[in-house]
Amino acid sequence: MPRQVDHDQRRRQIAEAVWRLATRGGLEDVTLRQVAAEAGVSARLLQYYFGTREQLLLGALEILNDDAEQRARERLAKLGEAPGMHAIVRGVLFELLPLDEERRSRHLVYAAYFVRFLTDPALAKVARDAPRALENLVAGLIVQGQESGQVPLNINAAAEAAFLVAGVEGMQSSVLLRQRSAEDAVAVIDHQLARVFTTTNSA
Amino acid sequence: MPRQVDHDQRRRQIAEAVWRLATRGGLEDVTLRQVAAEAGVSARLLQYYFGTREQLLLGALEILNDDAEQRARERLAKLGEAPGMHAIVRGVLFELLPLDEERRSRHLVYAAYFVRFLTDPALAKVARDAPRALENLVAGLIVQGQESGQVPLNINAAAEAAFLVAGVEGMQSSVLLRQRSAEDAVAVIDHQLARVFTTTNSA
DNA sequence: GATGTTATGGTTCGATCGCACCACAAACCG
DNA sequence: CGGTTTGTGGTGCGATCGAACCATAACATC
Repeated sequence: MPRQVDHDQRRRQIAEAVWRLATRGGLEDVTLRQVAAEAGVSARLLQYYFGTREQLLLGALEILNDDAEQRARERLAKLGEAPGMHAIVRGVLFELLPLDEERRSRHLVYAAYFVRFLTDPALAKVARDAPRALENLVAGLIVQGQESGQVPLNINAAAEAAFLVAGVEGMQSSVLLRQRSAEDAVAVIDHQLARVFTTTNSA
Repeated sequence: MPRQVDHDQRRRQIAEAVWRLATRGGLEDVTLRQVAAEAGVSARLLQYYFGTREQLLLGALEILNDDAEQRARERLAKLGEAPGMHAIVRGVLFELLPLDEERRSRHLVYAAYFVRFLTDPALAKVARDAPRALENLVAGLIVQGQESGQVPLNINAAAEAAFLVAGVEGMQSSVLLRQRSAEDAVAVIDHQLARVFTTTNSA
C-alpha cells in the first residue's frame, strides 16, 4: 500500500519547504507561491494536500512536532541503560536548546509560530489549555531523584522544575539570537543542575 | 518651540497604533492602511513621518524602547531610598514580566518583533552585537550584594545572573501565553531570589 | 476496457499590499 | 506681500496575495 506513504511523503516535502521559508523570513514569507516554488511543486498541490493557507501552516507545525518528539526519544535512548535522573533531566532540557543544526532550525520555526499562539484565538486557547508537560515531567523526575537520594529533600521540586524549564527557554532565545554560544548556555544550565542534583555518590 | 513637540506627538500617535495592531495580530497585520485607519490619519502621513514601512516598524520599536526605559526608571525609583540589592534585582527582573496591562502589551509587541531579529540580517547583527545589558547589570548587583554581605560568597554571580534573566524571560513567555498566572511566575522567581539573596539580617 | 478516484499542472479573479505621485492649506521667512 | 518649507489628504499603479476553477494524466476497480 504505497499510496499512503506517497501521500505522507508529499506532505512532508511541502512541510519542509514551509520550515525553510519560515526560518529564513518568518511566517510572513510563507506564501503559497513561495512554498510551491521552494518545494518544487505547483501551487495547486498545496491546496490539494493541505487546503487553505491556515491549514498548511497548522499541518506543517504538526509534522514538525512529530519530528521533534521522535528525535527527542532517539536522543534520550542514547543515554544508555539506567541513566541517573540528572542525565535524564539534562537530556530533556537540552532538547529545547539549538545545540545542532536540526534543533536550531526547528526552534527558529517555533519562534516564527510563537506570535500566532499569542494572537490567534483558537491557537491561544490551545496553548492556554495545554498543560506545561515538560515542566511537570521535570518535576516528576526531580521527585524521583529525591526518592532515590539523588536530590536533597529540601529542594522544591515544582518550583525548581518551573524555573529550570523557563531558564532553558530563555537561554534558547539568546542562543538563537547568537547573543550567547551554545556552550555557554550548556555551562550555565549545568551549573543549576549541579545544584539541584547533588551527586553524593550514595544512591 | 511647539514644532518639535507636535512632530513627536504625531509620531507617538502613529507608533501607538502600530503597537495596538501588532499586539492584536502580529506584525503581518501592521499594514500602512491599517495603521492609518487605527491612528485616524491618512496613509500619506505615515510616509511623511516615518518613510517606508520598514522604517515605520523600526521607529515604533524605538519609541517603545524609550517608553520602557522611562517606566522602568519610574518604578525603580518607587522602591524608596537605599533599597537592598534583593529589591533592586527583583525590580529589574520584574520589568520583564507582564505584571500589568502596560507591560503585558509591551511584551506582546516585543514578541511580534522577535522573529525579525532572527531573520532580518541587519537586526540580527544588532541583536548579536548588543551586550546582554540586563544580565551584566544583575551580575554587578549580585557582586555588590556579596561585597555588602547580602549574598553568600560561594554564589557564582555571572552564572546566577544569566540564569535569572533567562528564567524570567522564559516565565514571560508562559505568562503571555496565559499558561501561568503572573502571581505564579512571581512566586517561582522569588523562590530563586531567596536562594541567592540569603537574608541574614547581618549586613 | 469503461469508469471513477487520485494526483498534478496551469490560469484567473478580486482584494490588498507598499509606495510614488499630485494637490493644497497653513505657517514661517524674506 | 511673495515664496519656501512643513503638514495633510487623496488617488493611482504595479505587484502579489490566497483561493477558486478547469483540464487531464495515472491508476485502480469491476
